Amino acid sequence: MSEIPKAYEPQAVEDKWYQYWLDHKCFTANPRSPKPAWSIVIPPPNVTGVLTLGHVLNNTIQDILARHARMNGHEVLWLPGTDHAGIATQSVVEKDLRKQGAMKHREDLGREKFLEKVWDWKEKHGGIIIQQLKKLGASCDWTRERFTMDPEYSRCVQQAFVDLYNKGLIYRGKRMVNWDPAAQTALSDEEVDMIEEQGHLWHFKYPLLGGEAFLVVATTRPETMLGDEAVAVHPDDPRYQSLHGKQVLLPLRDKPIPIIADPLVDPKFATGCVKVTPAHDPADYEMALRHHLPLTVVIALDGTMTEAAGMDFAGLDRLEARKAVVARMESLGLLLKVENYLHRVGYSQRSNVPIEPYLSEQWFLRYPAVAQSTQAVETGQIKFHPERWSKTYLHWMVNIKDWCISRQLWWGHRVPVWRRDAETRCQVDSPGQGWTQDSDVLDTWFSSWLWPFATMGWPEKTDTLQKFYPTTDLVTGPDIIFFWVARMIMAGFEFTGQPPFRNVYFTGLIRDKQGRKMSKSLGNSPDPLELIAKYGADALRFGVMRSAPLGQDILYDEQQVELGRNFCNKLWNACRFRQMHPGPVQGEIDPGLLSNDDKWILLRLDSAIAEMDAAFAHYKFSEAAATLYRFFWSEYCDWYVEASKAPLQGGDSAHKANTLAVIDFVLSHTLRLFHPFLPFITEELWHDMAYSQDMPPDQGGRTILFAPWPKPLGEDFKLHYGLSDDVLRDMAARQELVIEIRNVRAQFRIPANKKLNLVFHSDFDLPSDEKAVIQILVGADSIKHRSEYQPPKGEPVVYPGPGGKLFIPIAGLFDADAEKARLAKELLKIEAEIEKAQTKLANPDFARKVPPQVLLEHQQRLADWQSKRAQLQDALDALNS
RNA sequence: GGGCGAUUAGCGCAGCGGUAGCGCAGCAGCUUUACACGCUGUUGGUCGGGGGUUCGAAUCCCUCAUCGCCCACCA
Repeated sequence: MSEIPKAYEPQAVEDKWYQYWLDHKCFTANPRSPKPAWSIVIPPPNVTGVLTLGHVLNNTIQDILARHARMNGHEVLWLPGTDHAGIATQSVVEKDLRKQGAMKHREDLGREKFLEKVWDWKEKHGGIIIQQLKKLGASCDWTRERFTMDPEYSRCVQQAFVDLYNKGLIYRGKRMVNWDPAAQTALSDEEVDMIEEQGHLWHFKYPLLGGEAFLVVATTRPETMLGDEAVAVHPDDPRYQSLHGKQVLLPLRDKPIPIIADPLVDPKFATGCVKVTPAHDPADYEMALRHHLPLTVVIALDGTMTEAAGMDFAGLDRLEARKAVVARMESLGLLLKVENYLHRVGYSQRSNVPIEPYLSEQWFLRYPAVAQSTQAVETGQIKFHPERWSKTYLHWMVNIKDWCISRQLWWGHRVPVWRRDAETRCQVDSPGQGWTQDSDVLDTWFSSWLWPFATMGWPEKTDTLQKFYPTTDLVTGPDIIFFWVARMIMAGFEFTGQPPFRNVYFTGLIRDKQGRKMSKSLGNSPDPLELIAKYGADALRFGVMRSAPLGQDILYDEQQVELGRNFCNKLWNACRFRQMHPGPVQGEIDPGLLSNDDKWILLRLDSAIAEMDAAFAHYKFSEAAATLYRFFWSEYCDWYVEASKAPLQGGDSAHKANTLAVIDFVLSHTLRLFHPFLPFITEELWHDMAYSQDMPPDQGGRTILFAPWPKPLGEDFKLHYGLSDDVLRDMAARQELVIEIRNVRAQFRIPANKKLNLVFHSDFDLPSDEKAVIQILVGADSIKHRSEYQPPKGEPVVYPGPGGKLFIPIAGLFDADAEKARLAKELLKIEAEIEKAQTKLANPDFARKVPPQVLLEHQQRLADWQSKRAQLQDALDALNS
């Protein structure tokens, strides 16, 4: 039993317990359980993804919530799964196949063959992240693992499409969309990042038709001029009024194009003349519609120039074409000037190339249940944590625009629309022979937005759905508030009539020590699995949680994980300390035998429990972690364990047993408080310490997972065990005394191994158990009581309370001057405090306006400082006399 | 251009109306029989600047500055 290793070795423990939990089906949710339900769905990671620190943060929080709920007597469902991640996965596989030489373009393989390859790839590389989540300790119900391309899930997606189509919310339209020339698909607005970059503003001369004069237009994209169909000016711009309806000759194309007047033009920008390229700019497209201009497509889907751009440019990449156009214009003397110009360019989030506005036919969704979804967050039916994200959400909801849901990809859910000749049908299954299906697939998010209920068997009214939907919480990053959170809310209301979740916890972003985003290209993203191997999963969890305050980004530092490991080790050794003392486990606590130290630690435990509950209520996990750290390390280990050595080493057997009972009481509560954060080590110790033995099998007997979450001790308990605030006050005074003596030790360089023999000068003696504790805490062999004592001049003295002096005889080791200096320095500090307190109290308004409680506090504080000053002055006087 | 956040000890952060705190680092000492992944003591701060409200402000209000995110069709 006492054979526990000196340092905690997580590797030996973690896999064992995870397997144990799985074997005993601890994470499997029972929809027929009488317990109240608590549920959460995992934000499905990409099937092909690997675990990042972001996942660690996100999933640790979910696990903490789930484990906390379990201990609180809930039937918990944490539903895991993965996302097919359309573009991301398809491009990874394409790259892989090209590298192998299996194809140049996916067309070489054809749709069916290519999809086979993707599935192969998914079988081979998919699900790594699931294994990694298990290493982290995630208590997911793996029997319910889902994938967004599971056959049942796919049916849900298509069913949802058909439903919205039939309601008239999904339509096909020809629009300017964001085109990704690398992935060669349309994207939604949300998939485009506006990146600020240093570009140029080229000023070109367009000659007026039939004259020497010319107009100057400014552009950031010279290559598009090949498709210009007009030059626009503001209708009221006095400079150009006479030119309305005239024409310019488009250089390089030698094509006359009209000068149009349109209010969209800002006369104050550049020359007030804008070249209009209807096919390649959304604003220009709008103007073209108003002025019935033709659309000349000069950039093809793959980003190269078309024949319509002219034979000199056709086939060039758009960026090469830009250079070529500028060079040609310059050689023609039509380049007036080039300015540096800071502007924002839309980039595809996926391919990281500039997107091309492109007119094409796509499927669009007019969002359902918008009003209801907006209201749900406004009224608090769905709560955001931190609350401020609701503002971002509401702003987007108010300005919501139709969603382009079709993608020109192969990996994804096929649009359930069928055509035969001129006929079109929207339904899940093929209408029969001769019908061909729409070739587009749906945006990945069009499947993820159904995640909370599609994973539970919707549209069937399954047991799981009825018990666990709506879910309780959602934990995700604010970067997908539009992509996912908002859309899930709308889907929830539209398809189930209920909000998909009650609370949304938004995590921060994980950054490196320099505040940079974690990214593969920067190489600043550590591998969580390596960290787990090095420090243990619990250490990683604790380190990350300690530094992850609600709503703030997290600066990751490996030191935090190290700290987590050290903390686990501390916990380990504190339990080892208990193990080294033989005695019955969890004995009765006898109120009559409790020392002040015992009472104090019970009160501190009580506070810690209350603080944990408050932290959980507000989703403040870093505060919970800080509470655990402070309580266990600074209070239990630093003070209580040290003090307990007095009765354990020198007390009678009754006191010894009682002390062990208190230790067991505190530790058995502490392990439970720790469990959501440190699942593995707490389970190991729960069994090692045999705290499981007295519990019913399904409430902590078999595993700490179901041990009841500690409740505040309560008034009855405090009364019965004599836990009062006096104890806190007395203990604070004693701790101060101990620190003072240790301070003297340090001041005079008395090594810790040199035992002191203290002299208590007073007309009464201290209780012997109190003396024993003080001796242990300061490293003294004895405290002798003397009613008469003549100390050598300058012998250090401290004051253990009214009417007594505690001398620290260290003959030959101290000198009076040093002691004088020490006291003088101390006195200075106290004088400053007294000064502060007196100024405050001297203010006539203070006494008049302040609450009586606060007034009393200040007066008491002043009195304390003053008596301390008297003591110090006394000691100084003795030195000087 | 709009919105949101941050600014507290060398570094990373808590505190959000009543004595400025934690961790790391620093300094000094310690193989004290749970733990050197440890113990003890200790040095660092007019809480970004300026105004205001208040008996009292790191904490509430205004303003400025710096940094960072998000949203927005000025080419």
